[in-house]
Amino acid sequence: MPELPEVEYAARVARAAVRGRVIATVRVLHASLRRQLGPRAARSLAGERVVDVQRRGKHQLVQLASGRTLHVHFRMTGGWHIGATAEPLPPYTRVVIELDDGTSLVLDDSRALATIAVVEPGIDPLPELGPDAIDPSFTAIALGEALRSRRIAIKPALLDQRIVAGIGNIYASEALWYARVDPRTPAPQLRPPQLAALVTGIRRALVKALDHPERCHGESGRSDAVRFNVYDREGKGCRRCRHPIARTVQAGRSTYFCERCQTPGP
DNA sequence: CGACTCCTGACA
DNA sequence: TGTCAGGAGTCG
Repeated sequence: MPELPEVEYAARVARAAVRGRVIATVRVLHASLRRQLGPRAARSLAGERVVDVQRRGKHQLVQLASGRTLHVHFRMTGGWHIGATAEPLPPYTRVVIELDDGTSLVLDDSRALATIAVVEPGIDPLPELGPDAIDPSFTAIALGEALRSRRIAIKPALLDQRIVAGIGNIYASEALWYARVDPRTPAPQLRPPQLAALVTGIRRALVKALDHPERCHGESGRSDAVRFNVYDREGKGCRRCRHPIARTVQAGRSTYFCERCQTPGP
C-alpha cells in the first residue's frame, strides 16, 4: 500500500516517537528479515541515539548519532506501530525497536517483504534514487531529460524509482489521468506541455493523498472509491467524461485509464 | 522487455 | 484451490 504520501506520514509518526531517544534493544522476529538485519547488527544498534527520521521516495532513513543509518522500506504491506514496550505486539510484528522511554517502534508487515538494513557512515544508502516526486527539483525539464533515452511506456517509467522517486502503481495511474496522458505512450514521445501536465498531475495526486493521512490508519473499501479517480475503477464512469474506465497490464502491473480523455499526444 | 522471486492474506 | 495484490531485485 505505501507510496510517497503514506511513507511520509509513517516517517512523521516514527520521527515523533523516536527522535532524541536511545535504542535499548532491537528484536528481529522473522527469518527473512533476519537475513538482512542479523543478530550482530541488531545488537550493535543498542545504545544508539536516534537523531532524526528522513523520507526519500518510499524509503525511510533513521539517522543515528554514530553516523550510521537504519534504512527501512515498507514494500507492499509494511507499516509502523507505536506502543508501550509492555503491551502485546501486533500479529504481524517483524521487528521491534525498544526505546529508552518504555515505548517501542514496531515494524508490522503481513507479507514480510519489507526491508531493513544498517548502512555505515559515509555511505549513500540510495545512490540510484531519482528526484523526489514532490521536490521542487522535479520539473518538466528534468522529467523530459530522464525519459529521453528510455524505450518504455510512460506509466512503467513513472514506477522506475531512478526516474522519479515515490510513485507507486496507484498514483502512477492517477497522475496520468490528471495529466490526460495515455499510459501507453512511449516515454520519449511526450511533448513539453504533456510533461508539465504530468508533473502537475503527479503533485496533485500525491498532495491530495498527503492531505488525507487518515487513509494510513488502515481503513479501505468505500473510502477508496471516493479517493481514486481511476485506480481499481474498471468499467466505472470516468469522473471527467463518463466513459468507462479501462484496465490493461503493463510490466506485469494493472493500469487504469480513460481511453477517451487520456491521449498519446496534444 | 517479460518471467520469476521474496512472503502471506484476501477473496472468488 | 487458485488467483491476485499497492514493491522491487534478478535473470534471460
